[in-house]
Amino acid sequence: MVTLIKAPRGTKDLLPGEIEKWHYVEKIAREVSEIYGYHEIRIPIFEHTELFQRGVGDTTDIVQKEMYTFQDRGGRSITLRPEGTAGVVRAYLENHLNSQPQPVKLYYLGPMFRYDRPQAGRMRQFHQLGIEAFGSNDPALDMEVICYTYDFFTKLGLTNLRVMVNSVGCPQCRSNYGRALKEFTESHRELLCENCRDRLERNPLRVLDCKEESCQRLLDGSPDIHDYLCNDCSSHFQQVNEYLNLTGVPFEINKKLVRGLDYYTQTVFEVTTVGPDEGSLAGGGRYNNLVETIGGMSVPGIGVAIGLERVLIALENQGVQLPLEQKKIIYIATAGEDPEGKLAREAVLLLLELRKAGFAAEKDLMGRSLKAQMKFAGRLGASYVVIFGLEEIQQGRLLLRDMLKGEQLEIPRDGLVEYLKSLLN
RNA sequence: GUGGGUGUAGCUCAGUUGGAUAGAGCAUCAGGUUGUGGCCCUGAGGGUCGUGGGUUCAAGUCCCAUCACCCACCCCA
Repeated sequence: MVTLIKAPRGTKDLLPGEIEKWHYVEKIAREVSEIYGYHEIRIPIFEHTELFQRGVGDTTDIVQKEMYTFQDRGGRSITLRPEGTAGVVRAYLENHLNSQPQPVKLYYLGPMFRYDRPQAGRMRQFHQLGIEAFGSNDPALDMEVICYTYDFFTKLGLTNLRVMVNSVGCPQCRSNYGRALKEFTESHRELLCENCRDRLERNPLRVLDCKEESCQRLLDGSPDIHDYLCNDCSSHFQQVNEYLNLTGVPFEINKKLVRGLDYYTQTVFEVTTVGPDEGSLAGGGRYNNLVETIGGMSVPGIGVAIGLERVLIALENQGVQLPLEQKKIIYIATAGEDPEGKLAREAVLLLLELRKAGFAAEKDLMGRSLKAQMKFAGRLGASYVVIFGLEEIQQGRLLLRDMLKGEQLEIPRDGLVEYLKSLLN
């Protein structure tokens, strides 16, 4: 026997039974996006490696150790997208969307790839819903993106959400604050974890959300980033707060929220659940310099990425029953001997007729006995079974069995479609 | 990249101090006399015991290695 090839580590098949939930979540995603005025964009699943190096940032874990990078046959370095923003920014520039009325508001839905060790809620191929809005620095847009995220979750039925918001300022504020933070930790550097000592040099803000207890203890009484925001950043953040207060979204300000991607400026936010930990459900923020980094033109932007696997896990943990509806199935069964294949032909004709009329119809394809056909119809979850043999054909009638009630009645062959329509509407 | 746990049928698991053709339930398929599902009964198919080595007269069982999966850390969605 040939050895079985399995799906690569960190990937999995979504089978019937599970995929319906995805369809539902995707449906809500599209509905909410439409309500908020975001339009779908489909960008490539792979891009030039350099796009992510420049966009996501060379110092990030994503670029340093998590990218699926390979050479294509033309010798180009290609990377499977680890996130959506960089690609959307590229598409915005490449397609001159800056010449459209601003802001340009886009959403995407699809797989992302990161070379991580898989665990609960973390796959090498995972799926994100994301939105990006370009061309406006209005705090009301920050509010809108956060509100969109919260709305999406609540429409799905999630509760116990924690929405954390912060501002990391512009590069100027950040470098001032970074300096202050370095000074503050200078005297007890040895108390920081190894990782943080490194962070202090590369990206000082990241020290703030370190999970090491010793680091957190040291940070007690550390400088407040909000004291280092310039006037513009400070008032921007204040206005975001004011707008958010109008929305009813239960957010909290977390001064230590930093986020791992280099490109964020000013507003950053993250959504998690309060109870059992599925990891964060969504993260996002403003990136007023990213477009410039990628394309040389200064355009403000803001976005969010929502992890769909984690949303599904949270829904499961919270016992949310999704309203999955499935079409009622009509099964066609034949009874008795069929030496000339007449029953089989009649069954096919009926099948075609039912499907043409819009019903989900099935017939036996396994050459099963009537008993086995009934059993199969039961397993399919068929609502009705149409049964006939040669005798019924001759008399121009059929048996129609209601599988739920376990009752059946005789009806004229010609009236079947109309009768089923009256039953199912 | 680091640490922990688990690998026996499609699934969930038994398998004694090492001992003969490796079992059960569920699932699948077929039957339980003429043409009727769910319950019940009978039967069938399905396993290189993750893989490779070692110890032993004898390994599913003991030892080593390796791989895969799960979980956690880092980080993130």
